[in-house]
Amino acid sequence: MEKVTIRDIARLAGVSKSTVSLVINNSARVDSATRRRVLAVIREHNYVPSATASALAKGRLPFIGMIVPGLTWRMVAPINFGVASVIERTPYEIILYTSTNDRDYGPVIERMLASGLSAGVVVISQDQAMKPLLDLHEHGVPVVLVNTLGSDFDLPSVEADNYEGAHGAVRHLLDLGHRRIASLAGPATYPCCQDRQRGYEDALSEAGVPLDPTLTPRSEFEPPKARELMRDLLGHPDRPTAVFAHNDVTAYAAMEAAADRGLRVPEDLSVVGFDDIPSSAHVKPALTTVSQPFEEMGAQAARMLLATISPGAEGQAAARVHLPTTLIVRDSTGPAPA
Amino acid sequence: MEKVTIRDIARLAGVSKSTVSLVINNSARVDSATRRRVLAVIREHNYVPSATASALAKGRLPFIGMIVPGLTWRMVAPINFGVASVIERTPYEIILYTSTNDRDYGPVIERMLASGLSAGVVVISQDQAMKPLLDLHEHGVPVVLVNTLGSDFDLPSVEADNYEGAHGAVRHLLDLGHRRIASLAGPATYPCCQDRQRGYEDALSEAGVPLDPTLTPRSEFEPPKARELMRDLLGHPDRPTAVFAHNDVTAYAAMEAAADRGLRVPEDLSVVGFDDIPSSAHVKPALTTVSQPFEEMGAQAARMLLATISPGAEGQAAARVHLPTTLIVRDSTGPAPA
DNA sequence: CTGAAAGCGCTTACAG
DNA sequence: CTGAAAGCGCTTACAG
Repeated sequence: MEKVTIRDIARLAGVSKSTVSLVINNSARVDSATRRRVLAVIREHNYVPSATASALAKGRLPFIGMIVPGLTWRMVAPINFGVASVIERTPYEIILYTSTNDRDYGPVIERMLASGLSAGVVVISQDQAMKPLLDLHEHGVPVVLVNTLGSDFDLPSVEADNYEGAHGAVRHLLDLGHRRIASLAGPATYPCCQDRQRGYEDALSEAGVPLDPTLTPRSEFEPPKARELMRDLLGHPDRPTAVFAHNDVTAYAAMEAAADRGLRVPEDLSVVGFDDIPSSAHVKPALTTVSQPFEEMGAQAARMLLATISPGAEGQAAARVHLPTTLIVRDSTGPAPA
Repeated sequence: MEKVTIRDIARLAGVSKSTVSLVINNSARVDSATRRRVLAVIREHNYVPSATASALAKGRLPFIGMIVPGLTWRMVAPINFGVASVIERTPYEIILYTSTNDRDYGPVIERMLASGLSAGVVVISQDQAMKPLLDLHEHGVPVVLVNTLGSDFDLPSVEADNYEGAHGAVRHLLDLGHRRIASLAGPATYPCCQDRQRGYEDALSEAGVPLDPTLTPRSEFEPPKARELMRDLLGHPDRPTAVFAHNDVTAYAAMEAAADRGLRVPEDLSVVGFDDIPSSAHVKPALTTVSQPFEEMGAQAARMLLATISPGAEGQAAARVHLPTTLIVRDSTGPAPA
């Protein structure tokens, strides 16, 4: 099967290459009869313009990059999907890059720069050095971050409203009558965790519950550590009757700690998580948790990127967008014990 | 920042564009002093050859497509990752396409064909019409399938060894003393389910346990239906003491059915699943299940694709590769009740 | 409304 | 070992 080119179509339709090109690109200045004729020939011969040739001629790249973290992360699927759903309505294609936990963004960025293929990139962010990303940005490749964990940067980003999410979760616990509420926190350096912690503290304060620093152990999101910290906490005579875990996996650890102490969830200890990863509907008891709008976050990031790379829109401000969360009440929370 | 091209480098290094090109492409026939000089200039000016220009000139596309299904599928992340891990060691980039459950492959394939960008494509397969994929293949775009669900096709594919996996799972149950073992089967039209069912039957026969057709209800992988079927089965006086579920989600349903009947897992009913999706380590009791080597499956598919699109290798046979599974014994299986 | 021509940034025979 | 030239398949002023 010979490759059919614009020259073939031109010849077959009895017009010039220029005209065929104008038709392909929907230029208004083509006679409608001519256009129909050209389109007919195009269809008849299954002609497909070469994307590389047109990219070269136009000087515009039809690709946006997407950097996704490795296996560990349960939320990447829906974020991916959100990004894809908006990109697939545009002429852009997504080039997929993966970054693993154990290495720096460096190599991926190098590769992106080396191929020079991406008009922009959305990165599903991980706890890695942001520096290479800034380099990218400065090399003229706009980047937008999703679900930012890093802190020290000035890049557009979209994330869940961590403060409101946490606030609502703790409010839920307070409404159930809990007063001794622990906060099983993530790394203090993560802005998302800072926000979640503020949400926790403000909700407590607003309810007139005094803050007790011993009720905020930091597990750094390490399940074994979380389990141990929680087990300690549950050993105290004045133990908490509820815990707000800063992510679901940590919440699982809290439930295990309760089991270690022979405590029942939710009768003796209420547990609420954050993220709503898929397994949280399956654990026993099913986890009450704050659901992040991952798919919408991906879609929003894609939209922001498109807005900055579309011709005309120069150097937008580095907006940080916060999307609302939803509290999913399941079986791991209940009334405070009498 | 002006875009630096091969012409700039040539001028700066005092050589011709041809020579620069030869250096870039690691041709042997360049004087080593010249090569060093050129490389120095390249580095100094941060020169990056335009991928589109070189693709155009070479007539070879540096992309391989990857079609992944929508949100529903827990195994796509590791498969993705396996594909990416091998592709990232090649000059190819991955273009990501998504297909959702509720629609046909048709539109994605059209898009791929329209962009004409992919030198080949690996598709993480779903229960969809295979026809468009065959079209793709016939349009000269090689495709390899991962984790095939469809049946009626003749495309290279890689999947887990479903027969051996099932056989081993049932063998495990037999070793624990079980004789009344149910098989909670998926759709009879899926080749993977046929293989799993054969593995189940052969293991039983080999142990001299007569087959009882009533012990193989078909749930079509619908959890509510699986739960109901299982509940019925557990209502019989001669109820099974173990069940081999054809996937993990169905296994969860079986555990719920046991709970519905006031039966304990594993004391009264042993449950083994298939897939080992992430949540299976978290459910209570943790699920014994057959782990599929998803990452390796992705890697293998990528290798097969590369082999067929690499220059020279024409029209390989449509191989079907089966990769070994691993039985993960956790807490949902135990000795048969006395 | 349409065509001839130059150009996008590389690569690849072909000479030398 | 190196260079001049033609070509990959499009697009885009520029004329007409």
